[in-house]
Amino acid sequence: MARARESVTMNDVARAAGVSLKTVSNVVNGYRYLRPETKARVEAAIESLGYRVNVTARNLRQGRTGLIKLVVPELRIPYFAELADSVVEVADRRGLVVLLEQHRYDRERELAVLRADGGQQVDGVLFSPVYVGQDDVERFDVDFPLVLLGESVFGAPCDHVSMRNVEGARAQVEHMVALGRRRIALIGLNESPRVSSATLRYKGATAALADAGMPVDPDLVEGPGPWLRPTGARLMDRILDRGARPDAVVCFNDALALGAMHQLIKRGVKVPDDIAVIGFDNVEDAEYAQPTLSSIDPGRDQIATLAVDMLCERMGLVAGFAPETAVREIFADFRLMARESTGA
Amino acid sequence: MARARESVTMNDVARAAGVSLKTVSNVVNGYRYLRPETKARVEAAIESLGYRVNVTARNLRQGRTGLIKLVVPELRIPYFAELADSVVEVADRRGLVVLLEQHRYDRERELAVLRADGGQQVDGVLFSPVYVGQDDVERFDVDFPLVLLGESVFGAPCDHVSMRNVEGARAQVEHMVALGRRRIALIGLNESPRVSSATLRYKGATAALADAGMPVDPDLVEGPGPWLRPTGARLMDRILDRGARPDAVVCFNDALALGAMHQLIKRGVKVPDDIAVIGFDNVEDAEYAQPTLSSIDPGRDQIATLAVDMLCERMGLVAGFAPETAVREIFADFRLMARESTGA
DNA sequence: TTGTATGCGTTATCAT
DNA sequence: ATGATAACGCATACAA
Repeated sequence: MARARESVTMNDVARAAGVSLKTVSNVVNGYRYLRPETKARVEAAIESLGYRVNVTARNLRQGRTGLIKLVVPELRIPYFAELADSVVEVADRRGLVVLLEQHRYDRERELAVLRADGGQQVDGVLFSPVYVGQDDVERFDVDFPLVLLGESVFGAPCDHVSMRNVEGARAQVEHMVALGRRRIALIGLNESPRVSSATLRYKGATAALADAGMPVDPDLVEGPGPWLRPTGARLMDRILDRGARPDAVVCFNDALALGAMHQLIKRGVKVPDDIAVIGFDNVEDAEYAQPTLSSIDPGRDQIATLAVDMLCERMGLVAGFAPETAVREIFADFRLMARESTGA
Repeated sequence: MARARESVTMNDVARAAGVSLKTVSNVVNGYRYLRPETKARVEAAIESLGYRVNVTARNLRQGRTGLIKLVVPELRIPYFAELADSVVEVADRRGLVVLLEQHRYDRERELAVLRADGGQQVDGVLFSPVYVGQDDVERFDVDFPLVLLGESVFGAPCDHVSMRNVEGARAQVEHMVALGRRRIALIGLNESPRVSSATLRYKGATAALADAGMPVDPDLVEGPGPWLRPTGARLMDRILDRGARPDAVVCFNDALALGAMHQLIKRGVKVPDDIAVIGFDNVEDAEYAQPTLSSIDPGRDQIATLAVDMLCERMGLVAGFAPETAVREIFADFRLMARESTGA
């Protein structure tokens, strides 16, 4: 059972071992120039007293905590769960621990992140905003290491890692075109002018359609709605119910695609024979759907690695890095994952 | 861009406002007996200097951090992502922040959690072990607040929240029996004698079979393997390939069930007409699968709430709680979610 | 190779 | 209602 938290300090250890506090500190921190016998004595004292270093005190003294914060909308969304998984993994390799926060699409909570409310107990922040957008660019000029994730803002005064939304969506459509599909539906459109995955993917998709000589058919475009499976199912229904007859459906994320595909199969439509379907994000589910879902892999691991690495640089953890280095905007590489839903 | 981290201290504010350090502290902490004019002066100074309290120093002084750690196998597993989502949510309501760690089924990393390696920078720990099991019971006698999650250990000397595995699995089988199914396959069996979700669910399922007068048919039982979709697909294949003809498949988690269902459909078997399928965990996917997957809802939100609340008590955050309270073992309530895969 | 002394930025105890 | 001062536990000049 949890006993009361003891408070054995370095001083106690020092006294027990008959050495000074500094020597104990040296042992704890693996200082090399120690007489083996001294070291052994100190270690014995540490063991017998059950001493453990007080990280908080060390943090105060050193002016750093070894903690970074990751702020995402919510973990139950597979994309963010998998992103968090990667971030925790990469951070661990860099000797950092991740503290998790969810803003749940609450603009106030998002703004609180930039105000560093709740105190500066972390050395840096990875932030994936949604409703703090292009109009709030100047708010990203904060006085702590910050790396922005996602596409809610571009040109903000802080480092930024995002995915190739435009190119990825273009690849979705081009894939369908290459398969000979001519009536390509788009699902996931968002009316808002705010820059977002939705607007960028729409832009890429329509550009590809135009290049293929197929103007956008309003009957084949659907949105808005949260990018979840039920929405995909509903929007797919709307397209079919009004008599439109697509031979391909490009969805702006995998959840929409899985929902749409679900609905197609339910209505007896053959995927991919009658209608091919492709998603975006390449979440693990895509690989196990029935049929397996083609998708765009946005390079999640690479995003996590780039983000953590850039944050480390801003945190002053990388030797050769010049703190005055200009703000960087990096895009991870994407890959088309062709699977059964497009005839692979 | 990230400017160098300033270090405006309370002292600076005090000087600027012409008051003592204590007064600034009072203002920051919302002390009530302050002359409004003093308070205003201090707040102005705080604002103009851009002062923000140093949480690390506060933590050191107060002997607590407001941080709890959640250790799970990995976030990419939907069950744990959803659990983490709930834990972060509940912790936030209790004024706590969650620090995340993944052990990735590495026994050494699991043991490190109990040794409190990496320092005591958190006030408490929620731990979901896998390979630290019944043989390691005594290792859970740690000197920091700890709440155990899951079923790898029972009777450990610390608080514990888990789900009703036995009863849930029993409900799975009883549901099939009630539907008139007589040849019920079980998928997810694990040979290991170690107590785990696998052994408990197997126990519940076989007990229910016995009660229904149906002895376990070895041809209808499959395992082992990681509880992921590919495993479910593979094990389903094995059962069908050896000529067994089940009319129901009880899977020990949703991933196995989704994989098995995938395979059934691929082979042209009708779900639920020919074979009914049920999973366990009720992850979000179950609701959107094609057909929608029946499952056992293990009460994830309740688990998160109970776990955080018990941890708060052990952390001394709950007024009426006696620290010497004996270790508690709590089970969350489960619910059968009947969906299309069992004919709902 | 080890010890001494100081301060990191707070909060808390006592005064006043 | 506010101020002076002492911890909190550690790391690090600097000394020895």
